[in-house]
Amino acid sequence: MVAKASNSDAQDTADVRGVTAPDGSVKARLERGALNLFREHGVDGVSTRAIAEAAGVSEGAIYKHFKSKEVLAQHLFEAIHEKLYALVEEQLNAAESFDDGVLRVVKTYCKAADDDPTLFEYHLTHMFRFGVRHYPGRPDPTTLIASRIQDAIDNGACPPGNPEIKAAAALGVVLQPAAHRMAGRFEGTMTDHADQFARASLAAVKET
Amino acid sequence: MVAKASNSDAQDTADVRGVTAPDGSVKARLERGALNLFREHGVDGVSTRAIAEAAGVSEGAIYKHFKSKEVLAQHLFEAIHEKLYALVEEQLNAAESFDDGVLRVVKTYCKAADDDPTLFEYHLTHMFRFGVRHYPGRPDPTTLIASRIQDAIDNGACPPGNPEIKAAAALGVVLQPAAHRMAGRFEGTMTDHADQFARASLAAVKET
DNA sequence: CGTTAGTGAGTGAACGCTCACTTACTTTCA
DNA sequence: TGAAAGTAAGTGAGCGTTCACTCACTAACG
Repeated sequence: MVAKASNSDAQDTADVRGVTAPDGSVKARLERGALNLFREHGVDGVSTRAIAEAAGVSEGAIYKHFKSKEVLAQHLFEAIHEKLYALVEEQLNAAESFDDGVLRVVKTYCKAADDDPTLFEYHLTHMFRFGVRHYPGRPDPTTLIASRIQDAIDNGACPPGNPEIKAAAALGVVLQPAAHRMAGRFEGTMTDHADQFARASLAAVKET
Repeated sequence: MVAKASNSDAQDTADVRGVTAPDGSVKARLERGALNLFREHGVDGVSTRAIAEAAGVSEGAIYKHFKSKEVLAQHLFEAIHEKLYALVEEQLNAAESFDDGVLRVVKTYCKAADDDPTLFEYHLTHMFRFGVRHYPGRPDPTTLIASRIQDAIDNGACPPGNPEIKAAAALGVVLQPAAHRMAGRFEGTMTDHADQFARASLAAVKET
């Protein structure tokens, strides 16, 4: 899951790898085409004809790769969801302290938003459609973050409180600005402000 | 726009008044029925036949009150949007200091979420569909908050920085937990945690 | 020659919306 | 005062359109 980084020309698109099929394949073109359309018009605002056209294939080709339009949309959401989980887990394991963990997770979200804005925006705007249900065993970044906050509370690295609320508040500090940036409310990349967000996130975790 | 409050039995539902038509009317039943369905299934997941059935009227009745299903959905979103704007403005004007203003706004959002969860959830989940475009003159709570943050920066009550980012981070501290609560990630009302959110929001504003 | 990927016309269902009509109430005026 | 005319709300069958999805077919390939 971690970027190989041995290939010299695989630098800035590292986060996208593993989320979509190999470039150029019909499946990858369907995924990218659908993603672009879903992001702009929402899943329900996009027809299978439009997806096929965007991918440069016939409508029937969709059904050689995905059982339904809904499954395609879910697959795209799950892909970014699981990728984020893996990235967050990697950074949390590499963290030297609780505060360092918060900084790393915030930077991870900022980088993900900057690296593939379309993918991130789709994830953000469709959280309520696909992300609401959380059941045990599902790789959910928020649950992971909450459990690490619980550990920090036990260790005394974080003041006591409801870890789910702390996790939500900390994430909100990053995700709401990400949404506002997508709406054109401010300029610059998310990473430009990562340190601010990290400080604010940390404060939010400790105050809630 | 502000509640008249002369009527003694208009206490805890005050926030809802003015958002929908008078109770019992066909228009009010259409708005409530549509709102409940839109919240649960999304605007595109609800048919005009279903709305009519929920309101206990015929399908044609919808079009005596609203030009289209889309207009009905927009109307519902705008109603809560403008109501929130009015409430936020009222609290900001009553605030004795910048810190007090943050506390009041956070409490306002918490109360709105608690008083009419359906309305608030619809607002939250459809922000990306209706709330993305912000143009001058539109009553937008976020823009109002950002402008007050700018004032505070000018007065020295708040450290310098981009007010749009500060506003987004502060709102995120409240809205993300609100979304997580709706997803069933924690118990209790939003107001139960309003003081925590206020402290965290204030910290987020000052750290970004 | 069997398998797999891709085609695209076709299908039934569901959709948003319309419209001729009924009903209930208000206004007009001899 | 009371019949006639006008108005607005509500009805529900039905319209044209679009939709997701299917399937008989072809092309490419080992």
